Amino acid sequence: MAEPIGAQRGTRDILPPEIQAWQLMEAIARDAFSRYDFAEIRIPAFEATELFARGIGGETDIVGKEMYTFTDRGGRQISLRPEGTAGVVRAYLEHKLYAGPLPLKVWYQGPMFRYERPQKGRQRQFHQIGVEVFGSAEPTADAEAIALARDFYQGLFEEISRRRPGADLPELVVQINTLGDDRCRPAYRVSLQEYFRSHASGYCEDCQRRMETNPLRVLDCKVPSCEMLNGAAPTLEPCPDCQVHFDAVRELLSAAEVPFEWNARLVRGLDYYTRTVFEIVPRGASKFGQSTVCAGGRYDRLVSDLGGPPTPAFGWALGQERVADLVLAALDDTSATEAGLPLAVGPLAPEATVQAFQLALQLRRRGLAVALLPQASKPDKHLKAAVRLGAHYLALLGADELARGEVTLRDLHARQQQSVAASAAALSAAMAGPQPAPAAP
RNA sequence: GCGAGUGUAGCCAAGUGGUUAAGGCAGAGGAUUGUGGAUCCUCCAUGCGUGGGUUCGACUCCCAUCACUCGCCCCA
Repeated sequence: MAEPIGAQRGTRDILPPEIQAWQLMEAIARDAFSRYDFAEIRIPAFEATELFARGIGGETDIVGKEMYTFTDRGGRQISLRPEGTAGVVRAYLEHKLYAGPLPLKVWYQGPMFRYERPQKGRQRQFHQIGVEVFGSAEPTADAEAIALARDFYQGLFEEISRRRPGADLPELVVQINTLGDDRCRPAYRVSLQEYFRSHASGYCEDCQRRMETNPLRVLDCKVPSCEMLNGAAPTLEPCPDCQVHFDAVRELLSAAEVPFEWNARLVRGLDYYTRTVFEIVPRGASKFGQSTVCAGGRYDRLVSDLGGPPTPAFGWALGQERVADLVLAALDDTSATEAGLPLAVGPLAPEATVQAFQLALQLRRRGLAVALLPQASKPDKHLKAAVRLGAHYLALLGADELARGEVTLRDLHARQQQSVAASAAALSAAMAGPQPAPAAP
């Protein structure tokens, strides 16, 4: 026998019991998007490597060492997308969507790829849901998008609680910060670097490297000694415009009743962010593990950096695996399925299989969900099977029934059964308002 | 890329140098000629991730390798 081939490292199959968590989150996300007037966009899973290098930043780890990059048969440099924003911006420019009504608000969902060591909350192929807003520099765009993310989680958690009262759900915290813009960030970078260099010996090795390559990231270090030094690090002095913008975003969030915390040390790993950045994290879990459950911010330079007209923009993304973990933990892994199967149909004798098959299909064509027990078997086997499938009714079709042109319709909940004419219409009617007869011996 | 842990059946596992690799769950068949998750009986690893080595003898000790898990880096 040939060796079976397993899934590739960092990839996984999402099997039927788990998929309900995904369908739930996607349904609730779609609902939130439509209420916030975001349209779906679908873009390719691979792009020119150059797009990501220019968009995300050539110095970032994502581009430097985590991309799935290859040369295709035509000699093109191709990369599997490590995130969604660059591709959406590319589509925005390619189809000249900036010529249409602005702001343009879109959302996407799909697989992303990063060559990393897999661990909790991180896969090589993972899935994101994200949004982008193009063409609005207004603080309302920031606040609207953040409120959307929070409403999504609010709605998701409400639905989980409805399905499983008392479900164990984490408290989610919105953290926001401003990174300034071209006018105020360079000076901040310099003053940060000066501070770090003068305290360099107290920082961990990674931070000593980061303070030269990406000083803002030092603020995000979780090493206790670094955190202590960071407490005294200079904070951004926003230019007047950035200050006004940040104040307005916070005011709007308050007006929207979105609780948030200002975290002056919050930074992001991608180069393109300006002004507002935010993260949603479960309270108490932010110190360890991959717990961030939504992150994004404003990127006012990216569109022009990628060759488009100057276009302010805002976006975020959430990792679906991380959300699915939350959902499944809250539902406690029990497949808390909604409304089970209405009917199973099973032949009791080989000569009844065609009729049973036909009946099942006729009922399905009438709009009923029906499980067909494929092989003729004894009643007790069918009963067991039907119960296991979660069926409400079981229609049994054997030699006796065949002779009379009837089926035995058993109500598995009431443990009662009756004879019904062997037609889809009669069965539907009997299930809609059955007149139960006493159970057979 | 670095560090740690774990690999025995579909799942959970006992076994820590000695003969035939416990047990439970799930599954299959039967007791039961057409009526429910019960009970009882039977079946279900020529093999302990893979490849070497040590030994009279290896699931057990050693080395390598692979996979998974967790952490670091980084990120959703």
